[in-house]
Amino acid sequence: MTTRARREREKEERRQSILRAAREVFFENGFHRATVDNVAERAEVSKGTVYLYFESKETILAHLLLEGLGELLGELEQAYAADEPLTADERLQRLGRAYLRFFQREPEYFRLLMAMDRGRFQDSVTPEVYQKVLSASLEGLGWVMKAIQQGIDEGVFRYCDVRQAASILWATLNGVLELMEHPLRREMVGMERENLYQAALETIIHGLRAIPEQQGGA
Amino acid sequence: MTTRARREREKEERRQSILRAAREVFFENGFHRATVDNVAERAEVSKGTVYLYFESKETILAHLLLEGLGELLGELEQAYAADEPLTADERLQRLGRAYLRFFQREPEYFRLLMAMDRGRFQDSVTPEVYQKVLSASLEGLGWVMKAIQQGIDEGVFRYCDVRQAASILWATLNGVLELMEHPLRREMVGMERENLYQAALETIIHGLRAIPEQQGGA
Amino acid sequence: MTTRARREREKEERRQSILRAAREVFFENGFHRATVDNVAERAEVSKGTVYLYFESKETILAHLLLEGLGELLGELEQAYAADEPLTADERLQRLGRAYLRFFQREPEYFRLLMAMDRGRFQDSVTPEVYQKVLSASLEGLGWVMKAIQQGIDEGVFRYCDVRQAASILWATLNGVLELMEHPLRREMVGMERENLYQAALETIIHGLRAIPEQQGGA
Amino acid sequence: MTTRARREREKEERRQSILRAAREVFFENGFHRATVDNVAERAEVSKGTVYLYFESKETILAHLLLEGLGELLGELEQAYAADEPLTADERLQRLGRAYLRFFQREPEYFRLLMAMDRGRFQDSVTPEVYQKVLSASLEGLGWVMKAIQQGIDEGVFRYCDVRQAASILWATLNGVLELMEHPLRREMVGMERENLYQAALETIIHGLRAIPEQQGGA
DNA sequence: GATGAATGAGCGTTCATTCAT
DNA sequence: GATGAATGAACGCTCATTCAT
Repeated sequence: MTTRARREREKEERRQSILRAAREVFFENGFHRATVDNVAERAEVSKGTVYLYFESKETILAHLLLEGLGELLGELEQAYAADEPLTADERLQRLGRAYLRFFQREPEYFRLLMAMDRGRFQDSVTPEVYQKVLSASLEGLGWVMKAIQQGIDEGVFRYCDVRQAASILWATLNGVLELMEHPLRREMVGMERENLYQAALETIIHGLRAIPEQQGGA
Repeated sequence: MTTRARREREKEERRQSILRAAREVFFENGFHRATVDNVAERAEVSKGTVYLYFESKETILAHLLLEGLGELLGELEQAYAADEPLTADERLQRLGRAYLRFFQREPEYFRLLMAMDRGRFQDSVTPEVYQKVLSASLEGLGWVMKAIQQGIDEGVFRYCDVRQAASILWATLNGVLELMEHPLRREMVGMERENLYQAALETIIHGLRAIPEQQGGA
Repeated sequence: MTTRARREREKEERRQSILRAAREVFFENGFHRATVDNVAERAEVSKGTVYLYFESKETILAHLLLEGLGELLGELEQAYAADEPLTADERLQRLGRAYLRFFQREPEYFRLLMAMDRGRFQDSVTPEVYQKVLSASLEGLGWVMKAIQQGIDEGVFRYCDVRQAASILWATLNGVLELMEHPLRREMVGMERENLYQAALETIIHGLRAIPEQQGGA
Repeated sequence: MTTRARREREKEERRQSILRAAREVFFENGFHRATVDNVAERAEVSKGTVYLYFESKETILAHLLLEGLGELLGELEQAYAADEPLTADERLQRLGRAYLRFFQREPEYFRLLMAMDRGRFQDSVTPEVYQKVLSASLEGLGWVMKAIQQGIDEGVFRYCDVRQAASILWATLNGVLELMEHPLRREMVGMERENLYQAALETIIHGLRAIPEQQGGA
């Protein structure tokens, strides 16, 4: 029956429209300042309808995050793989740049990811949804780990705990992005976000490198 | 006039007592959950009095942060200086460990520092106070820059933009601390905060090193 | 037409199934906490359908009550009648015990009956339905009246207004049941509900007795 | 200082005015239908002010109840004691009539007392307040117990568990009052509340009487 | 200077009921 | 007849801030 199909489609559209509205108001005011009323108003539905599609404010955030992470994941995957073969170094560079590009395009996702508060969020979201958010993050980390492993295998990176190294890279890039969020901190650092980001990426990669003189001997 | 002096002193004491109370309640319950009532009660003054000394809840936080940063700065200074002469590497290690120790001792400062960035903190605080917070950060950054400069001068670190390098180190350590705040992200990373922190610190320092064979080179 | 008959039957079945579902959810969660959604879900129909068969949540309750009263009435009738002839005293004892047994078996009916009196129940139900609930009560009262009348006729009860006496008995038993609903009032009274109930029943019956020496007169 | 005293007085007045407003709206709409907004509006204060004086809606109810019970208790005490010596029978009559008079004057207290829901209320009120409500009830029961004990001591009432007997009387009178709340049930019973009440009281007292012929022997 | 009573907008969430399909 | 998506008013409670005294 066409009716059923159309219904389904309309429902999905409505859901998307609520999500779109939520993205707008969460991005404009920050998650904490935004109210469910704002979201409903923006989506041009009643507040009750919002709760028909999402069980809580936090759940909306989670789905927004999930959506964003899905996108990011796709881009990381593309960055990792390439038509021609790539060195580990190149792969990390590409992954790092993809990460940066994503946050340049959707700078608010980062804030939202951070707003994903310690206690509160976890408690107010289905464990399943929470798990999804985390496993998406984990998948992202996975690409970085693969690239680092490749570097170790090829002898260009020194032997190390791969997960640890990937976590450090991740933490570093996050740290830079967050640091450079504040205009005044940016001023303090005295350079463009992109430049610091690139330099940080290179510093980490450099830090992962095998120490050449050991190869070249005394 | 002695009266005036005593007045001044009493005023300052009152102010400190409010600040002390605020630290306690903000640390115990987190900034968002704590109320101005809690602070007033703990300080044994009326709520109105709190507003006599601080223009808003956020301002109290800002002064707390300022105070905390002052402490941190002192510890960084001590870490930098030492009785015996230190290598650049050692200095960075000491600075990094001091930073970690500070947040281990006062883990809430970190959270508060982060809370500052969320909820429109900037808008609710005088530019002057905000400036102070930032210049304190800048001073902290200064110690790291000095150590890196020393390393470059002594030839153990490769030549680079010192401010940039210090910023990267700072961003990295922050990134690690924040990453490891989430219990489940911690689980994802699969190791202790302290270990990742130390590893990150070493990776950065390693990344700053001059490439040895160039010295041994032709 | 057979079709019409089947239609009728199906309609009645659906109605019953909604009523059955409502009993379950009202009993499980209490009337106030239960939602029409719960009822619909349990009955495996849509919420709209529930409103097709009953005009409001209160109406459902009214019909449930009616049903329950019907059951109770049957049990009172059985208690009244017996294979062997019974004294008035025995009949009242049996009626009283049947009443208790009913509420022990379906303690929620009592609560629901009481809930009926609170929240403006009267306003949200057709006078007709309300009338039915009341006339069922009246019928129950009838059995008690018959037993008391028998007692008077047989000279064991003193002459009195039969309806009045029955109402008193009814009020007393309700009063005990309601009193003993509150755990802490129960504690205050310091005995089991069943014991107080039985004692109240006996006190009333005792109170109805003819004063023997007047018959034996000096 | 007069200021302090006036402040205290004004505070108490405000508290009373909120209580008065609450009584009105709780009585008009029933506790469940009444909202804290209604109370605030009626008292001509802001909602926040209501919460300044009472910690929850239930607490307001509790204080209303306490107030009412206090009044009732005073009247029961007066009813019990009298200038001339009284028989046990007279005392019970007087207590019963005082109870009735109270609810005739403040018929809504009864509804409120009943609204004091099973679970909810207990959970949302300080144990201390709850205890007070209960101990007030207990005190009321005490007067009835004393009168019954007197009757037993004087040989006019048969020997029985005094607390039990008092509870039965209490339950009965409550049962009558509640029964006669509904106009239609009243119609069903076919007499005035006062008459049924009086008859019930006498029936219970009669039921407590010692059986005379046992005294008069065979 | 200090008090603390008063404010009132704001919040996330619920649910009986309606009505277009 | 049946559906179920949509509604929107309602609710108890909080708390940063103000201001008369």
